[in-house]
Amino acid sequence: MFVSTYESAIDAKGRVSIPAPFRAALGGGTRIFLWPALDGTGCLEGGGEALMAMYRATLTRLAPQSEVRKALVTRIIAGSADLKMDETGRIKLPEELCKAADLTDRIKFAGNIDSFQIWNPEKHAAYNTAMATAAAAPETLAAFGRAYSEVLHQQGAGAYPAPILVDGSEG
Amino acid sequence: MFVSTYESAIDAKGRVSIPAPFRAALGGGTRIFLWPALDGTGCLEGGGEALMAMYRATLTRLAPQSEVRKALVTRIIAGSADLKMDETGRIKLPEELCKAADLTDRIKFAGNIDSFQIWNPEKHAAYNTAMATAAAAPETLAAFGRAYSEVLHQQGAGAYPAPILVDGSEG
DNA sequence: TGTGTAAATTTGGAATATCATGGGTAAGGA
DNA sequence: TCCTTACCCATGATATTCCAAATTTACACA
Repeated sequence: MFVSTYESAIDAKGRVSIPAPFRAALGGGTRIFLWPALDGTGCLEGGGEALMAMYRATLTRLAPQSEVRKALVTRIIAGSADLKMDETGRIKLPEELCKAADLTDRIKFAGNIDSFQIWNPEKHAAYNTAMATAAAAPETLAAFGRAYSEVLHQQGAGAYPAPILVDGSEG
Repeated sequence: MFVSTYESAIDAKGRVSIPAPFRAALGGGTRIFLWPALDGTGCLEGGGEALMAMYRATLTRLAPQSEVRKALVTRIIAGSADLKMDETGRIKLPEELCKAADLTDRIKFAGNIDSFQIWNPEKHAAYNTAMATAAAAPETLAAFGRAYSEVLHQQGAGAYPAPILVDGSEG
């Protein structure tokens, strides 16, 4: 799992060190896929062969020739760079992707569970601030609580009660 | 798997270098099949022997003499060029296919999972733009998220809960 | 708790290999 | 004979690998 955030530098040749904990999360593989995030946040999304295998399985589940599938295949499959880490854990960021995500000298690697993101540091700071506000909203916390209760119930297999939450605001 | 997009040039003899990563995806085979894409986007679709074997199996599953089968056999089997890569990984694009896809001096190879596409660069740029817009649509992202959750559930074999997504917008 | 040592990681640069492309030559068909 | 095709080699550009220094991190010991 890709967790935490790390900063790294782009050298004169466009090379970047993948943070060691992320290399571990790649499970020893040296192949890395990178593409501009679908949601238009302006960052890059990336992962290893395991993630791409999951995406392949996901995309081939969508109806062939459907607009949705074609759009996603174009963005994720055709739109991704197929990179290989060198011995010291570096990749060369393609010029095109650097331009797409506005990456120049320093970048941020942000964990995203099964994938990771690559950010321009300033954009990442702004995104972080926005997300912090959103996370603090009562609806967000409530949704998290509901989902957590469901998982707890499912995994506990009876050890925990069903998620009929008692609303603290009542009574 | 055919991933990423590469640009290549058509030389004076009508030859084109297959990008090295695509040659790897062909699994060492030197035979390449090429035909105009069925969906009318104006690009060529291609693959190696593995893809053609899959298509053969698929087409022979369809009722013989059915209009559907005849149409597909005509387009994919009769309509495809059967090419052989030379020692340096090049093929000669047939005149007919170049005309069909409007290919002149430079072309784009776009990965398409089990096959690849060959595009006129300008047409590819336009297609890319359209697909980027479609991919960013909330319905598309939602469809992808649902499909991904299903794959996650299936592959996780119980480690993950069933994909009954909790809508964060509720409550 | 502080310090020294060892290990791992990041960084810079040079050597090497691979790849895309151009051109030449001979064989085969029209 | 002329044209196309298949096969061969050459080369510049690019990417990859290798080596080594600098920095950070982890660990043991005082």
